[in-house]
Amino acid sequence: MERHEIEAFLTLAEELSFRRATDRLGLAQGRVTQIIQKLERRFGVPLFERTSRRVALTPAGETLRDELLPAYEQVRRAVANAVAVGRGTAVPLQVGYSSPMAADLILRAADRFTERYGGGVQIHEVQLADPFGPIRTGQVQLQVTELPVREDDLVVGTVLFTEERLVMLHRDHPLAHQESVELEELADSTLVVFAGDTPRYWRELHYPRHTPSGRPIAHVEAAYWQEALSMVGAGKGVTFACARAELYYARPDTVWLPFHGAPPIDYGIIWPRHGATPRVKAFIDILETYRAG
Amino acid sequence: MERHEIEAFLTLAEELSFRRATDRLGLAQGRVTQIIQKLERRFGVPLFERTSRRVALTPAGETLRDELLPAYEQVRRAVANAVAVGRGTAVPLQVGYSSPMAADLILRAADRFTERYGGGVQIHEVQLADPFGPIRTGQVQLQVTELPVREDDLVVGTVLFTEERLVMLHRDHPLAHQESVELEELADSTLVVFAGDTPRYWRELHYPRHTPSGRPIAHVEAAYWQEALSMVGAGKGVTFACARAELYYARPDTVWLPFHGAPPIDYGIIWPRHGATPRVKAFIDILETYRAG
DNA sequence: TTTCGTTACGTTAGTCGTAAAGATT
DNA sequence: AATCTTTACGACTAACGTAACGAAA
Repeated sequence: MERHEIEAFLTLAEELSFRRATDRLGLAQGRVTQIIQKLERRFGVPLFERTSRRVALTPAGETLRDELLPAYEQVRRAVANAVAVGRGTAVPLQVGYSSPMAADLILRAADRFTERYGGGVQIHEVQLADPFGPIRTGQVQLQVTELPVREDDLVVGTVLFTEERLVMLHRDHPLAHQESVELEELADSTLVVFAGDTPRYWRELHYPRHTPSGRPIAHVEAAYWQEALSMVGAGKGVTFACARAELYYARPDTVWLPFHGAPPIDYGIIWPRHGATPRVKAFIDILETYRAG
Repeated sequence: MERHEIEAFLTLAEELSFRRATDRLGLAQGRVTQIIQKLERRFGVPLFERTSRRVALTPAGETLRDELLPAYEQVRRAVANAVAVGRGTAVPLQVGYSSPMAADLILRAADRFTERYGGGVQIHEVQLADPFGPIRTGQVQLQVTELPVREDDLVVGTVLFTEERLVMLHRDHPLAHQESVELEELADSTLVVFAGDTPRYWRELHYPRHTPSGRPIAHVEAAYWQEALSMVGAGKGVTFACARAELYYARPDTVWLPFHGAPPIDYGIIWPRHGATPRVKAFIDILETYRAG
C-alpha cells in the first residue's frame, strides 16, 4: 500500500463518508472513490459496503483499519524521532529507580543510549511509598525497581541484578553481637514492616510471617521508611533492607548484619503495557547487556 | 515517507551498499542514491555516512531503521490479514486453556471474534504438568490459565474470573463428615502437592506450608494430576482443586468439601511478550468484555 | 432539488531508466 | 583499471483535478 492509499483508507474508515474524507484530505471530488476502488481491485476484497446514503466497513476493512492504524502511526513517529535525533532535539528518556545501585546501572547505560539515540536520559528517584505512581502517570517511561511486580498494566522484564538482604537491629538487641542472623532466629523478635502503598504480594514476600520451622514472627507496621528506621532505633523491632542501605541509613544506635534464610531481592525493569516504544525498548536492551558488568 | 522510500531506505540500511540495494530492489543504477538524497533533503538530516568505499548509518539513520522496520512489517501483515479475512482464508486463532470453565468463556468469545475477524478459533487443553510449553512453542497464541504467572517472556492480562477452591478428602478422613474445611484444620493432614513442571511461586501460593497460626502442613509430591487423585483415593493425603474439578474428577472413595481460609484461584489471559498481534489483542478485548457475563 | 457516490477525461508531478562523470583503492 | 557513488536528462506511469452523471432522500 502506498502512503496516499493508507491515508485515504484510514480517513474514510474514520469518517465513513467519501465527501468528508476527501475534504479532510484536501483532494478533488471522486479521488477517494478512485483510490479505494483501486485498492479493492488489487486486493480482490471489498473494504467498504456502500450505498449512496451509507458507508460501512466490511470485516476485511475492519481488520485492515485495526492493524493499519497503529502501524501507520509508528511510521510517523519513527520519522519524527529520527529527525529529532539528527537535529539533537530528541526529548530525554525519563527513567525511575528505587535503589542507589539501580541508579549506577542506569547512568552507565544512559551514556551508551545517548551516544546511539541522542536526547539523553533523566533519572528520577521513586519512593517506595508509591512505587508505581510515577510510571503510571507517565512521569517516567520505565523504572528499575524491586521485584516481584505483578500489576496488570505493567510489564516486567528480566532480573537485572540481585541484592543480598541485611537485617537492621538495635545495638542492644540480643542478636546484635552475632556475625550474621538466620531467619529462624527472628522467631521471638518483632519485625518492623514498611507498609506504605506497596502491594500486598510485595510485603508478603519481603516480610515473612513465619520462620522456616513455622514459628510466628510478630509484625508492626511503619507507614514511611524513615519511621521504620526510627522504630528500630527505639528498640521496637528489627527490619530488613538491601545491602546498600547500610551506606545510606547508618545510625549510631543500630547495627546491620548479614541475613540468611530469606532469598535476596531481585531488581528488574518495568514499563507500562502499552509504553514499549522503540526508544524504551532500546534502553531496555542496553540495560540488559550491562546486567553482567 | 512513501512506500518506495521506505523500501529503499530499509534495504540500503541492511545491505550498506548502494549497488547491492539497487540490485535487490530491481531498480536502475543511481535510483537509490536519488531516493536517499531526497529523503535527507526533506528531513534536513543525514541518514547515511558514505565515502565511495563505505556506507554507514548515522545515529538518526539507526533510529529510523530500528523504528521503521517493525512498522513496515506490520503494514504488510495488516494487508495480508485483511485479504485473508475477506477471502475467508484467515488461519484460526489457537487458544489454550487449563480449566473447563475457561473453555466455556473462550468459546463464547470465539463466536463474536469469528463474526468480526473471521478465521475461527481453535481451543487446546493445556496440561498443568507443562503449563507454558504450548504458548512458548507457538502452538497456542494466547492462553487462559491459573494465576499468578510470573515469566519474563509472558505478559499477564487482567483477571477474567475467580474460582473457589475445594478440598478433596478420602471418605474416611476425620474431616470428611464436615460441611466445610478451614485451612487451620489441615495442620495434622498431609497435602498432596501436584508438582509437575509448575513454577515454584505457583506451588508456594497454591499449597501453603503453614496454617494461619503457623502450624506446619506436611507435603507429599505427585508428578501428575491423576497420581494426585490416586493418592487421595488411597488415603495418603488431601489435595485442593478449583470448584469445577468436582464435576470432572469424582471418585467413589473421595469427597469434595468447600474450603475456607485460602484465597480463591484467579484466572487470567497470558500471551508471549512479542506475540501481541492485532488479532490476539482483539481476542483479548473480547474476552475481557465477556468477563462479567 | 439537494446530497452523495461514481465515472470520464485531460493535466501534471515525480518516479523510473539510460548514460556518463567523479572518487577511491 | 576496476568498482562504487553521484549527477544529468528524457520518458512514461499514475496521482491528481475538473466536470458531468446516476441514485436516493
